[in-house]
Amino acid sequence: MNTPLLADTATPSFSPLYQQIKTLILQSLQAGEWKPGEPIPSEMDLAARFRVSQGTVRKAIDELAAENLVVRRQGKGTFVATHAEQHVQYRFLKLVPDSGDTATEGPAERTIVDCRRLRASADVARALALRSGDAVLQVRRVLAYRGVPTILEDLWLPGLPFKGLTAERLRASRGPMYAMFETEFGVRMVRAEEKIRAVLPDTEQAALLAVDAATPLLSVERLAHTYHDTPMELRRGLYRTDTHHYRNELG
Amino acid sequence: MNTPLLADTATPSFSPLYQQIKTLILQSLQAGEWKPGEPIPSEMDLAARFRVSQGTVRKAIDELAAENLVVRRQGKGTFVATHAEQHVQYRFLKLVPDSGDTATEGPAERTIVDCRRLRASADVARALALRSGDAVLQVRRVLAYRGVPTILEDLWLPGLPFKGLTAERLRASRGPMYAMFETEFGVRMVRAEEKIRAVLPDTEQAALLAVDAATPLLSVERLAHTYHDTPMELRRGLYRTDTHHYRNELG
DNA sequence: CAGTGGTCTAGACCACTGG
DNA sequence: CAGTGGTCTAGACCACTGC
Repeated sequence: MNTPLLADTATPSFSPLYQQIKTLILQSLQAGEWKPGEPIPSEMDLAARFRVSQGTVRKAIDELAAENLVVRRQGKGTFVATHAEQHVQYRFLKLVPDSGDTATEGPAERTIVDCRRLRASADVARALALRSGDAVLQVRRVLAYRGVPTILEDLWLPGLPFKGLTAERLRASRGPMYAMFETEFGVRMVRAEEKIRAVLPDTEQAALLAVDAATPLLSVERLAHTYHDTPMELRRGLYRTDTHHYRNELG
Repeated sequence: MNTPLLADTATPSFSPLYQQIKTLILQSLQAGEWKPGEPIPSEMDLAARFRVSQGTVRKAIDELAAENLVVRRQGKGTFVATHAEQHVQYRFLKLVPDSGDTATEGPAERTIVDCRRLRASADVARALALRSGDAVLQVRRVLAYRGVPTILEDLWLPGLPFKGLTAERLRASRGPMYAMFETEFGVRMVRAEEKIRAVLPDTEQAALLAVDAATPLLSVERLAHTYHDTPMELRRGLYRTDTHHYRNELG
């Protein structure tokens, strides 16, 4: 029963069974066989489908759950993870108020400053694995807490997957931007990496954040990926850190 | 066989067997029954000792490995994790050169600027769970790469566990500071959390980092814990981010 | 109640390490 | 070769959810 299930594909031929199962489930997720928020088949069903024991499916799903691609709920089932209906509003945003009291602060007030189509610069093209000159969407927005502008974000999206995205639709959408990307464009952000620096704002940035040009700000450059490590969004945030800080856990 | 093993302790009485096993192993780690770098007993041995199946021990160790408390090596055994002999030199340091080429950069040149005993300020006492006025050690050092001072660190340690630590011993030790804490003081740092801000240096800090007072720097305030979430070190780093950046992965 | 994920077991075999 | 962790199975039972 240990003959590779994927012998006919380009898979490196020999890996544990549960890894192969994991890959198969991942392909179904990626292909949209089950939509975000929906349940995937039960462990027994999957075991039957792949002709392996429940324990093997279990280990595959364990890893997917550890990578936040899937959420287990005892007694109910296993569900495709989603950026919506997730108790943590912004899963990738690590900026928290100094008080630590993220509850009383309330949701961020969002303002779309700009949204335009343009051709990718060399930098943006490289980050998003496009060719220089390909169409990209550029968005600039401000997030404010209790009326205080705190975050200025510039973000770049590849033009093709996000065809039809406009400032109107951004303004119209409720909830996290990544949730809208899922429902409207079928793009699910799965993983991201950030490069953080301390910088000074230019005059326009300073004005949008209501600080003077000598105020040091956190520059957070994020590259977000969808399945298969495909880069899908480049985002550069400027964070005010006089009332908030970037919180990180080291294991 | 599902009667709680820890019925006579203050444990909340009902948790899965493997959680109880995990707790027991953790207690042995904490008590120093096996030292950092040494192997713990084999899964079979532990299964026999605790009168459970190998699979149950396995799940317990899996979690300890996921928390980096222990390292599995196939064919050899399971070893107590250590900050020394770990291919990653500084496990908690997330600052990397912009080139990404951490290899060619070489090890940091370390300079102990200051090391003194004093009484804990209110802030330090709160962070380290001491009483205000208790003895603490304060250390200031600079890390340079290729001769360029890049990191200025102030750190505070509780006086009792680190009795006998002096500038001499700091200067004499090779390798990561956390490795020396293990071998010399039996204190193993297990977990940490960081609060990151953008700040401007005061004149002394600017001088030590060879930058002018208008250069924005990354302020990284780290609280490091040993077993049982006991805070053991407060560290405040000032990072130059003109040639390096703080790198973070978001899952 | 049936169906789900969660725990536990016992035993078989594989893959890797070192003497 | 014996000993270690790693995989896989089959089956039992538990804990939680919802009808």
